[in-house]
Amino acid sequence: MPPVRSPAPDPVTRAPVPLDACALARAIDVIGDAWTLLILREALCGVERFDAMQADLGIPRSVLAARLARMVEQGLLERRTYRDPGRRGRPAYRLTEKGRGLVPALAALRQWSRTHLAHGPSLLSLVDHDGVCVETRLVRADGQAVEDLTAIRARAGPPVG
Amino acid sequence: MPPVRSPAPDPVTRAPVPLDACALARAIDVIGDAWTLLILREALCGVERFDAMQADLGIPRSVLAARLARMVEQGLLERRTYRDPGRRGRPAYRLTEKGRGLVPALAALRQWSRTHLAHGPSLLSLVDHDGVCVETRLVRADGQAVEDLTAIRARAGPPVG
DNA sequence: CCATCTCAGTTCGTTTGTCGAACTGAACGG
DNA sequence: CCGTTCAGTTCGACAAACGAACTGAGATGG
Repeated sequence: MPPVRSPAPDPVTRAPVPLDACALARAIDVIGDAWTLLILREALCGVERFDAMQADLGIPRSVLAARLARMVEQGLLERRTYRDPGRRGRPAYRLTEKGRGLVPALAALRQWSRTHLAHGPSLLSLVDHDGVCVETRLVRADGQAVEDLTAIRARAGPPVG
Repeated sequence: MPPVRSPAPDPVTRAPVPLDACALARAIDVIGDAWTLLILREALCGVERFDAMQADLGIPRSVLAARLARMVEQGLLERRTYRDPGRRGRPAYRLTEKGRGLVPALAALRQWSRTHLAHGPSLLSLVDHDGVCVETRLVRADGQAVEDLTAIRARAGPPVG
């Protein structure tokens, strides 16, 4: 049978939780910026060099320098020095474990784009080590898959049962 | 046994896919903005009114008006007219199905924040209709759970096997 | 030794967007 | 009428983004 459409989610006059007590808000503070997200995309593609990112994204060099510095400071990227044989040592920006932790969010975003934006091709996939595509699933704490997104709501209170 | 740490993901000189052929990039174009994401948070909390959002977020009224208009235009929110008994009719902004489709991405972001940002409380949860918390899982196309994020990589080519 | 190439940043003037406080205007109640 | 409520708009000060040109360090070659 089709999932029961929840009734009217009753409106609320104000949000139940201030921004500084909200994990989601703190995450938005870090990644709530188009260039930052696009740089993460570059890093996921294995692009590590300043000039390559600049050319791929068409980002102003000054902005890229600022973003990279901030992302290193925040621990999303690490700046190591890479040396091509017979070439000068150059900085290489790599995803840290913390940066890689954003993969599920990026995967979910990509899926959303494919189902709800749909225009244009989608030539980039996120794959596991052996080339198998990965995707996100929304599940309840009890393990059941969530089938009806309209029932989802944000509520005050730390994760309980 | 512990997951095998993948070797060095070989660096790449340039991204394999241009921005306009990338679903992720198109999504970033829509939600790659801190205010937009915070407004989605408000909507998920059930906040529908201009003044309430403005007060919750501390966003400049001019910016809020512009963002709401854009989000309605993009189909993330719908602007219906709500009338309190004995009060004037006022616009109410509600998540559309398209907007709700972003819940998995927001859930993933929140999870990331809790595991990698960690400072401060996290008083907001995403719950199903009966109050059970929801979260995202990263799985492979073959259904297997992904245990090692370091193995994930972005690759050219539409989703295959 | 000097010129040249490569590539990661910086500098700087212009343009665009954000900020925030004040204002507008439409609907209701008294 | 007049005051209140609330969704926007207006506007000046400020900050950030933009983009083109420049700097500087290390490697190569004549």
